[in-house]
Amino acid sequence: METLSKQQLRTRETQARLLDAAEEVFVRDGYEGAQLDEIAATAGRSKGAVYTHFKSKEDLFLALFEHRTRSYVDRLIHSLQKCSNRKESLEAFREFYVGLVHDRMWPILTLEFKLFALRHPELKERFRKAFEMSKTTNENPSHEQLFGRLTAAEKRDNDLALMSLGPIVSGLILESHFEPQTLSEKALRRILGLIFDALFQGRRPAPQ
Amino acid sequence: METLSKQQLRTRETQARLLDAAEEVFVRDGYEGAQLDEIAATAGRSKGAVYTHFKSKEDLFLALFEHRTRSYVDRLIHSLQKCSNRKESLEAFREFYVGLVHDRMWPILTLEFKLFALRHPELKERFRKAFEMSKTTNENPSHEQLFGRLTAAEKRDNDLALMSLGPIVSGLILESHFEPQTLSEKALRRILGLIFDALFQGRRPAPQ
Amino acid sequence: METLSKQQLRTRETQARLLDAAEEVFVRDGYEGAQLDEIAATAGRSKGAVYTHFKSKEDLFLALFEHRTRSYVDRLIHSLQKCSNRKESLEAFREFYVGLVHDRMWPILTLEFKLFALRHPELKERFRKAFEMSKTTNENPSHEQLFGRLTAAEKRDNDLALMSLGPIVSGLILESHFEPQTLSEKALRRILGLIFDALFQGRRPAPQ
Amino acid sequence: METLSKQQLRTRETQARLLDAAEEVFVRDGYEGAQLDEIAATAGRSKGAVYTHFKSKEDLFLALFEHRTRSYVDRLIHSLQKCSNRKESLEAFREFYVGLVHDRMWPILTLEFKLFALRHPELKERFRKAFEMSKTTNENPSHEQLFGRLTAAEKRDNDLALMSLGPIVSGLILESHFEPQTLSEKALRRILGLIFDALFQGRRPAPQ
DNA sequence: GATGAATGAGAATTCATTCAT
DNA sequence: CATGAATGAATTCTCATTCAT
Repeated sequence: METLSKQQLRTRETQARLLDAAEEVFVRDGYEGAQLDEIAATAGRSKGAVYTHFKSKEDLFLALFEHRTRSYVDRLIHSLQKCSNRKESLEAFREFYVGLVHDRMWPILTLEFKLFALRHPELKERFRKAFEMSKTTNENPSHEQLFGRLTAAEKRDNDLALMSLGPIVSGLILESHFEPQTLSEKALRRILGLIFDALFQGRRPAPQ
Repeated sequence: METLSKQQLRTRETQARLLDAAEEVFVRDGYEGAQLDEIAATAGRSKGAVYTHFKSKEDLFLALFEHRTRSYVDRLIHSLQKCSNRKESLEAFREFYVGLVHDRMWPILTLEFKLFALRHPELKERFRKAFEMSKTTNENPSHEQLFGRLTAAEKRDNDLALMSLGPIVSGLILESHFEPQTLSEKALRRILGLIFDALFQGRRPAPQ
Repeated sequence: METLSKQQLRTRETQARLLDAAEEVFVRDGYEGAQLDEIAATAGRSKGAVYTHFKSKEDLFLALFEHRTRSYVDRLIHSLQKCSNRKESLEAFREFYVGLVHDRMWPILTLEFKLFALRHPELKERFRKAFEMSKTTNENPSHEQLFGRLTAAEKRDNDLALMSLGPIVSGLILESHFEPQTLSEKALRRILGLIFDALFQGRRPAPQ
Repeated sequence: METLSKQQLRTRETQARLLDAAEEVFVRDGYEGAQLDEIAATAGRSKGAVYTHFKSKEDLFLALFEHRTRSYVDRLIHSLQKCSNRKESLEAFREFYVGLVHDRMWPILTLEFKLFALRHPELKERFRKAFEMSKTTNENPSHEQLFGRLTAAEKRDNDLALMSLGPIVSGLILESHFEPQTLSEKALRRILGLIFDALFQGRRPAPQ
């Protein structure tokens, strides 16, 4: 399909390395605390290389968020596509959210990102796009597949619930860093399952 | 009772002003983004005054967190003390958490704070003290008053739930800044209520 | 003679304490490195008290230098007055310089002071006065007593030698802090004696 | 031999400029009084460039001292190597010390440096290395060449004398700034010669 | 006289960004 | 594409000095 020259391969490689390094450093140190120097070094490149691929620190941060969002969305879509009925779909959806707790980086990055967004209203437009992306899935193709046809009120409740899951995961993951014993991955999965079921009550009658 | 000299009064006044200003600016701009200059100006004082009362930016941030934590803890204790039976206590407790959504600053500050804590392991000890403070209430005097005598397993579940409420509120409040329509205060109260009840299931049979 | 009120006594006491503290701190930390706060604390007073007695940090530094200079000059004059002939006088004079090595503070303060003077030409006038004070002794009343009547050329050589002794002591004392074994007080006395004799050659025929 | 890229050349150039500028400013204003800003400007570079080459103001100061020490040591070694007998060597050594008075900067920098060292015991190790460097010459290869085989006592006297010369020069140079007429370069050379001869008495019988 | 809260100019240092190589 | 020297705006923190008590 794609035939890439050596140059292009190197470019891809460098970008991927930079994004991975950026994730690591941004999560560890926060947006402000992260130094491009260190991201570059972690990626085995020099500071200048960052600027070959990204316009600025901000741009790198946004690109990272977009990239990771896309990954997660793709993963969700993929797993929903394998489902053949509503029950399976809902189960897959549930598992997707509950499974988020396995990634210690992404939910923290999400928090960091939203705090950043809060403080950079001038970038609102670009944020909206990224945020839309993640909602698209929930709403458009799969909404009906997941929840059937809903009344307006039910629809509103559903949206509310959908919007809440991510932030809840993020809050819990952050807290789990301070209480790793009590908030173990297992415990988090259980609590998230409980919450999921509470938010989509009627739609999952059979107990876990 | 307390007779304060003018000096002392001025000191108190300044500290209170600085804490208020710090809250405003730290929440708005984040820890790193906040400038002492601006905090001082917001408080109607000069940069130097901050250093008369706090050792550093970091110290101010910690002091602020401790101070606000104490306030919330006091408020909770106070409202629990007015309850005469378990049902009332649990209701008061529920209302406390659900009511947290009214404060747009504190949950954000909490997130900011925990991200900060994550990145400053050298301050672990001081953080622990502040975190302990908030847990004390949940655990010590009122735990039995609230939930009755529990088996070990129930106790564990309870702790898990207690630990989760704060972070969930924080996550939701943050998200609400991006979806103010859908995640209105009212909607948040409803969703939090649902979650509270799910986490303390058996213990609140009667619908709100 | 002098009858001092309690106020006046306190004033004297405070000034003396401040000067002692200043000497300690200025020598230890240098002019720029010294903090008024610490000088005040060392004197058992508060920062503000310094300003009651001295116009500024600079003024305190100058006052200290003048005060110590006066002390040394008085001491030298006093010891010269007890001499009844030229030989005794010269011996006393020699002992005065050689004896300077006993004071670890004063020669360092002198260096600090002259470096300061070098960098504050605007204070030249006040410095000159202090410097004059120390030279006065050498030149005016005692010069003849010490060295007899000299030719113009001898006079010039003498002045040169007189001017050199202090700085030599200072240089050596400073160095002795890094080589306390080799440059012991005893060793310094010996070397200074040698130098003194070399500089006032003819005038001290008998070997040490 | 050495082929340097333009980058490397620029680096060398910048470092040399910075060291020269640092010497000028540190001597003129003292360590504390010197501003990096001004050093950079004097070197025709920006503040930031200083930090590309030196870790801190302190580091620049130390590097400068080390660099200049090395220069002087090299110069002395070089001039000793040209001597073919003890008399010549001693004469060259004497001329080296007497000749120090020609440099108005270095002796002052030395004083500044030792005062700094006195006040930064935490850097003792690095200082020791620099100080060792200057002593190496005196002691190792040339000691015997210069002074012949000495008894232990003579050796001790010699070391004492060697250690004293530098500080004496520094003290005198400093003083000469206040008495430029009397302490002219010529006068200083004479007095230093006198002192040198007194300290290495027997070893230089013939008058200059 | 003495205190210490407040001021605010001043300085070192950091770090995103640029650009010649 | 990648490098890293250089830039310079930005920011925390220090500390001499003032002044109300």
